[in-house]
Amino acid sequence: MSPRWRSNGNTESVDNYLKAIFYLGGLEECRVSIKALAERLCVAPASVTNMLQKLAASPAPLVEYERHRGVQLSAAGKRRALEVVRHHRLIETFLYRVLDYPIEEVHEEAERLEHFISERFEERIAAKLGHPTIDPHGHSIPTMEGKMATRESILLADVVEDGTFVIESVSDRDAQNLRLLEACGIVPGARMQVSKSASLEGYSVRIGRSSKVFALSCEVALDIRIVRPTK
Amino acid sequence: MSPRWRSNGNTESVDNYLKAIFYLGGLEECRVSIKALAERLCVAPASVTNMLQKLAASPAPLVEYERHRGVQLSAAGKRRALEVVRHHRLIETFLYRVLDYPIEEVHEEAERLEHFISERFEERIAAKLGHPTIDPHGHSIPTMEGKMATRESILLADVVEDGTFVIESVSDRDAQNLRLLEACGIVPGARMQVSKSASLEGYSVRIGRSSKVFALSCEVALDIRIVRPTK
DNA sequence: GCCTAAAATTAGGTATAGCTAAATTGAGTA
DNA sequence: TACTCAATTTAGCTATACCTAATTTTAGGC
Ligand SMILES: [Mn+2]
Ligand SMILES: [Mn+2]
Ligand SMILES: [Mn+2]
Ligand SMILES: [Mn+2]
Repeated sequence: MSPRWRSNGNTESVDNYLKAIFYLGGLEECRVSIKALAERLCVAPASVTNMLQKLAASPAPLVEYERHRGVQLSAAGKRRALEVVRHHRLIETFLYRVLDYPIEEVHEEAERLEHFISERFEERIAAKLGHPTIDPHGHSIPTMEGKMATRESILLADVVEDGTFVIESVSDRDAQNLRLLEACGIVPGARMQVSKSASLEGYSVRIGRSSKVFALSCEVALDIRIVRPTK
Repeated sequence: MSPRWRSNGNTESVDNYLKAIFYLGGLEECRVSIKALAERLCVAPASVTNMLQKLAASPAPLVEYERHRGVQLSAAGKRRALEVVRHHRLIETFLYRVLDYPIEEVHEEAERLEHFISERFEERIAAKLGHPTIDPHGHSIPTMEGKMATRESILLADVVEDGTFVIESVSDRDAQNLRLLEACGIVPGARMQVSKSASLEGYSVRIGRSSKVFALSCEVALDIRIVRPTK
C-alpha cells in the first residue's frame, strides 16, 4: 500500500506541508523558506525540496515554488490548508466539549485525526457543537467555505505597560504548559490584570476577581495572546 | 514518510491483514489461505505472501505462517485483531448513537478511523456510550481485555422451517442493503415472523406486530443472522 | 566585484506496500 | 506412480516519503 489517500487526493504528509506553509506564511502569506519548513515539520531540508518539487509539478499545483526562492500556497493549496485547519479545530472542540478530554490532550489527537475524517464527520461534529467559531485554545475555526475570522491580538510577551486584558488564545503546542495555564484560570475569554515585574524577568497576573496572583515567565508569555477589553 | 505507525508499532495495512485473518479463520481459528486473504483485502496473492513473510519473520511475530500451508494469528496477533475490532465497533456505535450517522455510513468511516484513534479516544467514547457490548449491526464488541462474547445464531438463509425469530445481526458490508433493511424495520433485536416462500426463491417476513409483509431474496438472507426467541 | 557561508538542491539510498510475470510446489486424478 | 493445474512463491518493478552526503547557488560583508 502507498500511504492513505484522502478524498481530495492528498496524503497526510501533503496536508501537513500545506498547513505548515499556511502557518509560516502568516497573514500576509509571505514566501516560506525550505529551512523553516524543514524545522517545523521535523524533516531534512532535502526532503522538503523534494516534496515541493513534486507538489509544484502536479497538473493542478497546490503550491507556487521557485528554486531558491521559497514557496507559497496556490489558491487550491490555501483552500485545502484551511480545510485541514477547520478539521483540526473542530476535532479539538469536539474532544474537549463532547468527550471531556483534558485540554492538553486535544491537540495531539486532532493532529492525527484531522487527516482521516470524512466530510460527513466534519459536518456532524460541527452540527453537534452548534457550529462553533472558536476552539478550546481560543483559535478561530475556518468556515466550511474556507473563510477564517482574523482578530487583532498581541502576545502577552509584547505588553509594555501594565493593564487589564482579555485572553484571546493560548498556544496548543506545549501540553505541559497548557495544563498549568488552565489550572490557573488562564483560558480564552478570561479577564487578566497584568503587571510587568521588573525584578523577576516576567509578569504577575491576576485572573478575573481572584485575589491570587500568578507569576508567568517570559517564555510562557510567548504562548498567550491577549486583546484589550471591549468595554 | 513511511506509512503512519500506530501506538503499538503496526501500520494500517498490518492491522487490516490481522483483522482479515481473524475474520476468515472463524471461531475455530483455522489456517487461512493466501488466496482468501488476497480476495478479502483486494490485493494480489504475491502481496499477501510478501506481507506474511515479513510479519512472521519479526522478533515477536503476529502470525504463524508456513510456506504453502496458510497462516494463523499468534496470541499477540489475535490480541491486536480484537483491539481493532473493538475500535471498529465502538466507533460505529458512536457514529450511530452520538453523531446520528445513517446506519449505512458507519462502516466505511469506522474502517478508516479504527486505525488512528488513541487509547484515550477509545476509552472516552466507550464511557460516553455506557460501555456498550453490541454495535448497531448487532455484532459483539470485544472488551478492553480482548474477550468477545460469542452467541449462537444462524443465517436467515439457512432457515428450513417457518417460525418466529429474533434478528441477531445484519451484515455491515453492503451499505445499500443496510439502508433498505433498516427502512423495513429489520434491525438487531427485532422479532420477525418468517415463511419460506416456495414459489418465489426467498422469504416473506413480518416484523414485530406489523401487518406489512416484506419479501427478501436469498441473497439478502445471507446478510441476516437470527436466533430463536428466548421465551 | 569577490569571497564565503548558509541555504538549497542533487545524487543516491532506505523502508513500506503495492504490482505483474515467471517459476515452483503439492494435492488430487488418471 | 506420474501428471496436471491451481495455489503459492520468487524475481523484479513502482510509488510515497523519508534519509545522508556531496554539490551548487545565492546573498551579505568587504
Ligand atoms: Mn497533522
Ligand atoms: Mn487549537
Ligand atoms: Mn480498516
Ligand atoms: Mn458493525
